[in-house]
Parts: sequence; structure tokens; C-alpha cells
Amino acid sequence: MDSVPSVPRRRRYDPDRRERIAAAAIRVVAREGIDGLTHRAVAREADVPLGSTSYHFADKDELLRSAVELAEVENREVLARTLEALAPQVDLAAAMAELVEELTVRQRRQLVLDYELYLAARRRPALRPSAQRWLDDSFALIRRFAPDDLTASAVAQVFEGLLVQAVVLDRPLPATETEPIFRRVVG
Amino acid sequence: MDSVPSVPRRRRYDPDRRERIAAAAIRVVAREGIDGLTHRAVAREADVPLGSTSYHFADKDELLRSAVELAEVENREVLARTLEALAPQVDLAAAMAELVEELTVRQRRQLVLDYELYLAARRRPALRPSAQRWLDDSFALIRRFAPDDLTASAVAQVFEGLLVQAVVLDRPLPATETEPIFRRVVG
Amino acid sequence: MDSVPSVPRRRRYDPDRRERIAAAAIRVVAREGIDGLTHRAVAREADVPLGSTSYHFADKDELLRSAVELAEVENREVLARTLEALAPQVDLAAAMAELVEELTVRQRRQLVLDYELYLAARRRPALRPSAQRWLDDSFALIRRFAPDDLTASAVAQVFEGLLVQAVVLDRPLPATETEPIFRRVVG
Amino acid sequence: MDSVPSVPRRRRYDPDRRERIAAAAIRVVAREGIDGLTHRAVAREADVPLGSTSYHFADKDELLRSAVELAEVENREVLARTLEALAPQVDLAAAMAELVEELTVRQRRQLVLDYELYLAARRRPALRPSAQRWLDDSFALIRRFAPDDLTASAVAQVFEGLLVQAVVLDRPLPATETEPIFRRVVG
DNA sequence: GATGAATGAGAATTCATTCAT
DNA sequence: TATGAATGAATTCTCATTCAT
Repeated sequence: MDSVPSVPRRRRYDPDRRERIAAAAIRVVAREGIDGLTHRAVAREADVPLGSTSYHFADKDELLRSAVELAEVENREVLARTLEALAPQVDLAAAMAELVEELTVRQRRQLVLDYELYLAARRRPALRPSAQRWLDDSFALIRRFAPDDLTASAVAQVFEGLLVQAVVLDRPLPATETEPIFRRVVG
Repeated sequence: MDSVPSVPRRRRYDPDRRERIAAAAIRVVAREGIDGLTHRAVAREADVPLGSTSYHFADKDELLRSAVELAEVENREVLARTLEALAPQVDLAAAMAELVEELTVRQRRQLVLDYELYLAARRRPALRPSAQRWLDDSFALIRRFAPDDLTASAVAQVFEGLLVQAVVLDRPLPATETEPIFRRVVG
Repeated sequence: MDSVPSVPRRRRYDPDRRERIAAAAIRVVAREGIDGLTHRAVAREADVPLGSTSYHFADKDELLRSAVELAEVENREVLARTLEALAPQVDLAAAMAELVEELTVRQRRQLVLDYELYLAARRRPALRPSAQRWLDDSFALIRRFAPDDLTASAVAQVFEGLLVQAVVLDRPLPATETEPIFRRVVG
Repeated sequence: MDSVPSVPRRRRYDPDRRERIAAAAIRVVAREGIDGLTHRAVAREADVPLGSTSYHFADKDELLRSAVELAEVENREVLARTLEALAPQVDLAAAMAELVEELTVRQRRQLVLDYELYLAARRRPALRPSAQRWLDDSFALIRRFAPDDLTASAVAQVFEGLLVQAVVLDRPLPATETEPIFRRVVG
């Protein structure tokens, strides 16, 4: 695998190397899943010497934590941007259905990454707060367009259920398919 | 290293060793997740020499497959049994809420195991059919007590959403907490 | 690999099972080389339970020895038959060239098998006598059509050299290509 | 099992560890044949921890490749040096016979190693080019002292035949024994 | 006798982490 | 500080061989 690196990299002075490594970590997780997140894979992806990744990130958990943080930020943006663009023009059910389509069709890579990290919290208590934040955020967002807490909760659960399904079965969910379901809830 | 086995095992004749290994595999997945499913861990759990696991299960996939099959059977039973016991006495919303409580509180171990395997389909196409089956089954079950397909779908998604949440955040969900949500959907 | 054999073979009464196993062993060596000669491979090839191979052949060496014996017999026949058919009609050089073509083109599988076993003697003293016999045989055969010992020796060496080459480079050697060489020696 | 290393090695800094490993690999092949070329055997021979061999050589093929390269270089030298020293003083037949003696008697280890690698090409297409090179080289060398191509070819085949025989039967070939044969060809 | 199960050693790899420079 | 080398544990898998029935 590594043996003697064929191309002698040289990049002694490199300020934001830490950031580059974190970004590479995200790409690795998106592409290969959390199991694929190894120092080696990240070093390769970032085109950085192996020792560098453990220098900047003491251990794998730290690498993972930084990936989660970055993903969280990006995720929040996508969600807010998309829903806010839609909600004023259409009703909540339609907006949610469009959001699901957006995420499962056009933002697929991001969605898979987000769920990779979100689901990882299951076995890693350290990631729980972040997972909780993801839920809180989407609830808050939905709440702004819902008539009451209960409706928002129900919509949020359907949302969650659909996305998990899309990710697990690797299936895009066009708006037409999910809108009736949301409407049943919003009704 | 496994060398230097502390206890000199001696168990040359051992019928249903295969079954014992399969059962151990399930316990390992339940306890440590799919990533923890290694020949070593299973061998230790089954108190069987390392080579024995690969003798009975050609490779890790086969071990996993057997775990999935066993879990599927058990799962279907729990679901059916619980819902059928409840549904006649109460309405669908109440029944679903009770089911969620049953699963997240009393059947916690089974639930975590099921989701471990269900979610694993994400990165393992071979497990997709089984994942699909899980969804189909719960839909069919719910459908029997729901007035129409749409309601059943919405309820199923909420169900799914809640369970994923319970598993990821490691949180029990008492019926009182989820019944209003189901009721909002069942309407 | 083996795990639980899917098809329950049943062949309790089976006289020449030993022979069938030996024949299977040869096929395995021909196909996969000596390294591929494992009890398992032979059992599969002979469609015989695993234990049966070690029952009839105490260990791998015995299996190998039996393969060598069988191959030797067959080999001697091919050689004699071919050369005797040719020699009366043509001169020695032409006959040898034809023989080389016959072996490297039409009897390729047998040739590869023979060399697999012949060369194996290098690291297995037990096979030396058989290797020596192969050399003696081909010398004796050639000697019958050569004017003197020295010519026969030279021809035998060229023969050997060409065959090894053909086997190592996986190259057929048509008669037209090698006849001039033999003729240079037979002169 | 390798566990329980008897001597607690401690050699953190060790430049040219890679070279030492490559050299050890050659010794292993020479001593135990290509089948004996395992990471473990090499590590033991180089007195280096197991992981070190796969750190420096990504996989077994790379280890093998390095062995072949080293052997090739050394081989070419021996051949050229010996033949050139001899040829001017004696005729081709005598020179070849001396060369065979040199190789089968005094350079025995190198000869066995060379043939180990040369013959391995049989089942490893990746080694074919190197095997072809070996043949081309010895032909070219012989050609320089032979009157014509055909004679060179015949001599080369006899040479090859004798060496294979010497290696397979583990027999030294003194010049007196082989000179008449070469002379019959050079004649 | 015959056989399927069982065992333990060893194979190739991969990797997180440590450490000498 | 930064890094490439080094390490050792762990992973999956394969096998020859033994043995209880």
C-alpha cells in the first residue's frame, strides 16, 4: 500500500494544512464511509505525508470530530437555504417534498455524508450532541412554517423516516412521491 | 494476539457448534455493532477456537448473512405479536405509541440489533433485500389497522423516524411522548 | 470456502476411489500447479469428501508421489508413440522438431504437467529418482535413432532446453523453428 | 504464531532497512525457494519485525520483483565476467564447459537462485519479461564467440538443458563431462 | 473403515500510533 | 515543528492434519 512513496512530496511551508486535512477527511467519509476514515486514506486524499495527519489530529476520533463539525455547518446552510427559498411560495407539504427531492436527488452526496455521521452517533456518545443538534435544527426550521409544535414534530419524523429510507435503500425520492404523505400529516 | 490460550479447551465433539457460532455472532453485533463482527470476536464469544468460525462460515459475509436471517425472523415475530395484542384494544395511534415504547424500552437490545443490520444495508447492497423486507413488513402490519394506504405510509414513516432517533440518541421513547404525534397523523 | 458442503454427497460404496482421487490430483496439478495441490482442491475435483483424501493418502507428499507416478507412465507412452511413429519416415532432426511441436502445441497440457512435476524435484529429493528416469528415458529413446552416444546427448540437451523454454515463456515451438537447430547438432 | 518474541529487539532508527530486507528476501528464495518467500520468513531472516516487511514492500509481488531485479544484475555480471575471461584463451566448447562448471560448482547458490526465479515465470506472467531477458542475454553472449546464429542457438539450448538438469538433479557438472557435448555442437 | 468436524498454525494485509531525527 | 520510518496488534482466510463417531 504505502511502502515507499513513489513521488517525494514536498510542501514544507503550508499554512492551512490542518484545514486541508479536515476537508480531505470529509471527502473520504463521503466516499467510503466512516470505516474508510483512516489516517492513510486521509493523507493520500489530502496529498500530505502520513505523519502529518497524526500530527495535526492526535487520533482518529479527533479527525472524525472535525469532519462532523465541518459537515454540520455545511448541512445547516443547505437546509435553511433550500427550505426558505421554497416555503414562501408553496405550502409546507409541498416544500418538504421538494426538500426531500433536493436532498435525495441533487444533494445526494451531502445527504449520504450527513447520515453517515449522524448515524455514527449510535455507537459514539461523543457524537451525540451533534446528532441532537441536527434534529433540533431541522425541527426549528420546520417549526417556522408549521402551525403548531405537534404538526412540526410529525412532519419532522416523516422527514427523518423518508431520508433514512432513501439512504439505506439508495433510492431517490421525487417530490410527487412524498408530497401526499406530508400532506396527510399537515392536512 | 490470541496465542497462549489461557484455558486449554478440549471439546472435540460438539454438535450444533454451527448454531452456537451463529448465535454468538448475533450477540456480538448487538453488543459491538457490525464493525465489531470479526471472526475473533465471534470465536471468543462462542468460546470456540478461531479457525472454527471460518470452518463453519466461509467468510465474514456468510456470518453476517446468518445474523441477518436470524434477526429478521425474530424481529417479525416481535412486531406482529406486539401490535396484534394491542390493536384490538386501542386505536392505531395508541397502539403505535405502545409499540414504540415496547421496542425502545423493553426490547431495546433487539431494536438496536435490528437497526444495526438495517442501516448496514446502506453500504452493503447484499443486505438491501432484507432491508426492503423490513420496511414492507412494517408497512403491511400497519396497513392492517389503518384506514387507507396514505395514512399507513405516514404512520410508517413516523414510526421509522422515531425509532432511528431512539437508536441514534440512545433514548427510550415512552408512549405518552409519541402518542400525540401519531394521533396528529392518524387524525 | 468449505463451510458446510451444500450438496450432501453420498457414495459410500466406491471401489476405485483411490484411483479417482489420484487422477483428480493430476488434473489439479495440471491446472493450478503444484502449489495448488491441496487436499481440499483434490477433494473438490474428485467430488469426494475432504476426509477421504487424507484417508487414502496419508499426507500431501503421498498425493504428490502418486501424481508423479501416473504422469510418468502416461508421459513415457506419449514420447515413445510419437517418436517411433516419426523416426522411420524422417531423419532424427526432423523427428525431434516434430516431437517438440507435438509436445508444445498439441500436448501442451501434458507437457506443462510433466515439467511441473519434473521441476518440482529441485526442492524435493523424493522426486529425484523420477526426474532422473525422465531424463534416462528420453535419452534412451533418442539414442535408438542417433548414430552415437554423444550425438544423442547433445540432441537430448537441446530437446530439454527447448522444452523448458517453451514452458517458461508459454510459447509453442513449431517444427520449422527448431529443426535447423537440431540439424546443426545432428549434422 | 510469532507472538512472544524471544529477543526484545530495539532498533528504532535503521537507515537502509529496505535494502537489508531485499537482501534477506534473496537469501530466503535461494534457500527455500519461491514458495518459501513469505513476509514472515523474510522478517525473520532480516531480523526485523513482521510489519516492517510490508511497510517497505507493499505486497509479496513487490518483494519478489525486487529479488528478481537484484538477481538479474548479479547474474549478468557473473555470466559476462566468466565467459569473457575464458573465451579468448580457449575455444567456445571449452569455454562453455568451463562456464557450466563454474556455475554448477562454484556459483551453485547463485545458479539455484537464478533458476528459481527464471522457472517461476512459468506461472507468473509478470516475470516473463525478465525470463526472456535472461535468455536473450545468454544468447547474445554466446553469439559473440560463435561463428553463426545457428551454432549460437544450439549451444544456448545445450547450455540451458544442462543447467536445468544440474539444478533439478542437484548435480555439479564438471567441464570434462560436458565439453564433448558442446564440441559435438560447435564441431 | 470412512468421514465430517475440529484445530491450530501460518499466510497476506492493514492500521493507529509512536518516535528518532 | 514536522515527518517518514517503525512497530505490533489485529484482520481475514487457508490448510494439513487429527480425531470422535
